[in-house]
Amino acid sequence: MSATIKSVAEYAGVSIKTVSRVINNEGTVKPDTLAKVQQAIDALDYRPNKAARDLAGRDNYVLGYVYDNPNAYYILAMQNGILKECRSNGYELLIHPCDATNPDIIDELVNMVNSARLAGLILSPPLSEMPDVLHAMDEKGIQYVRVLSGDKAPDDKPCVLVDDYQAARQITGHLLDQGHRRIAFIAGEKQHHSTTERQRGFYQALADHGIKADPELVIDGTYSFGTGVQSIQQLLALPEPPTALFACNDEIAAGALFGARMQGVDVPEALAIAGFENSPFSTQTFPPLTTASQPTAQIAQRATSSLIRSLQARKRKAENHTIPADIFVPELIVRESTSR
Amino acid sequence: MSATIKSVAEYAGVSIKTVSRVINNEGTVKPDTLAKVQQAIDALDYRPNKAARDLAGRDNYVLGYVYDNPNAYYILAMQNGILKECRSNGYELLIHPCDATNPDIIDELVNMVNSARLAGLILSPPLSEMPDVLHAMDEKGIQYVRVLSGDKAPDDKPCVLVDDYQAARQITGHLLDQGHRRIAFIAGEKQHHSTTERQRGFYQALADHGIKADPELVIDGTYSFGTGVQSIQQLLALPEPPTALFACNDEIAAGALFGARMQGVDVPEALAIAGFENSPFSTQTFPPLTTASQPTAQIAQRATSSLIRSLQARKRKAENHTIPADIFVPELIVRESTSR
DNA sequence: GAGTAAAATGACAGCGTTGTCATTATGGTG
DNA sequence: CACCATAATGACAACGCTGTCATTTTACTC
Repeated sequence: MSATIKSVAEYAGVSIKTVSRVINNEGTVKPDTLAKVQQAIDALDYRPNKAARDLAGRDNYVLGYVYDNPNAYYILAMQNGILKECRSNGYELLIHPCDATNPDIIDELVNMVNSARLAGLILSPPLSEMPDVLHAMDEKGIQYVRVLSGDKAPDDKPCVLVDDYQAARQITGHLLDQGHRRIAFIAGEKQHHSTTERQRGFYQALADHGIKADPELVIDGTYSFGTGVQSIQQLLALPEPPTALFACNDEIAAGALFGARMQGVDVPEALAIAGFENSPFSTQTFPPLTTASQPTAQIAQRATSSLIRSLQARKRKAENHTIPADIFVPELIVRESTSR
Repeated sequence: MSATIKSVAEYAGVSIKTVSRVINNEGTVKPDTLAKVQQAIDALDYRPNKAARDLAGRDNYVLGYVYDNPNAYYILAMQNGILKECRSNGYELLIHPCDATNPDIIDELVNMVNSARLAGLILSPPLSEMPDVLHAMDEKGIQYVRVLSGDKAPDDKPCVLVDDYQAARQITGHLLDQGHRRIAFIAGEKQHHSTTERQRGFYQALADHGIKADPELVIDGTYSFGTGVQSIQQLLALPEPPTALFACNDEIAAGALFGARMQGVDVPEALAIAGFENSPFSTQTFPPLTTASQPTAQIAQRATSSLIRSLQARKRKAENHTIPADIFVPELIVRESTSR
């Protein structure tokens, strides 16, 4: 059997409560007592029993990750990052796949949080961008951290920002630097802020170069291969087709690449294509895609760490403990699909 | 606050122990007592507190899913299936990504199972096929269920089989039916049984038609896009190149497709290509790939259900409660990449 | 060095459940 | 109908921890 708080206390010659104070970092333990206890913990390879902790304490050590996102790579990267941070802080993770378009989604989430007695929630897009969901969580007093697209935090709740705007501006800038002037844009779902932010960055980059975007070159779609195939056909049929394309993600870009090649349009000679996300996709096309890389696992880790710190702050009743939002700017990765 | 076993007992007019018996399906409760308790449970929307259960009982209600597999779609599908079954049985799931090539993998797993006090483990390839890992789990008395490639169970421990052999035979048969006689095969990692089983099926189908496989047409590789690209170049350079290809998975097939098109070889006219897995990949190539579809989520669900049943059987000390292995045969999906 | 406030530590109940064992109800027998 | 075996139920401790509050130790003051 594994060590319990009692055996650690005996070994260290203190009361169990003192051990409890040590493992909870309560900070009211004398340095040498602390050292003794730490030593006992190490010697006995003691790990707090989560069930007992959950039962006795008023808080739980379980976080939840709720997702609804068709992109398996993204989800898995998020999950791995969250898991890593959870492990190093003694938290557990409950995974909850769901369907954001389900009208009962809010009930479902509230129910889930209650029945699993979660300490906090990690929300990624699109859930992190649904005001109804956030509002319901606020109302129920459920703590959460959001990962979302933007360059400044919308409020003082913990969040991690991904600056899609800046990255999109860089990608478009790269296309402009290559001499392109007629640049097309294919958007993903408008409900995703990432779409609107990337589009904003696209427009801004054009404006930086004194170019007015041609509305014909901007197409709405979804984050799918099919959108890429269809949109590029439409674009290439234009009297004055674009010489470059910025697709809202790699999947669209891959579709566009395929569509272009099917029509005998050479990439990158006749048409440069850039994607976004640095998904495995982007290296498995011919030619490989220029894209922007977001360190998803790292983002997830940071988000989780913010949530945990905020949880602990609340536990210690520390008021005004606002955690500054982290901002990640996806990094431009230039590959052959945009080389001259 | 949510209902406890005590409030249910009071509401139903019985002792808490009787309620405990009901929620644990112990079967020694009179029908009308059971009905009363059930009604109380429903009325109060009672859900057992997992922490208390774990603490009081000798068993835990947490399963673990350990994975090491680069295929995000597969992992996520597995995970979703497991989760679904866990939820409907009141179990929780602990996710543990790991690296099967790590020499300390066994220590890592044993450690993980101990410190998380898991009830059982769900193992998918390649971990489910590593004798060392299985042996260590057996030694530690850790229950597990395996998902593995094969057509009969290697022992009487719970497992779910995926009959890659049969499916590969069907795919190859389909190619033969189209009149192909020179059919190439590109293998994945030999450590994965799925590779050897698929290869076995390939050979058998040829043998069924009285064809001897040409060793030149069989290439070893890994489950990757790159393998596909390289292998097809090698194959097409042969004095007598194949007219059809069966790739061990869709990723290889996609790579081969690309390689072929780059050399100006038309698919399916000059070369038919079939993959395996029915990954999103397979619909996003041009032309879409013929493949075999395995209902991964369903497989995972069945595996989880086997594990849970076996856990409960052991709890009731039911000897000889062997659960018959489920067998899934992936289904042939014919798309344009093999049409005449 | 006595007196006091603050810091450090400890004793003990209680969290919601299950396991053990005792008790009570039930049904079958002669 | 008394008697017994067995089925059904209940009382209560225990699981390993945290919260509350009491007690002890420390540090500082005059």
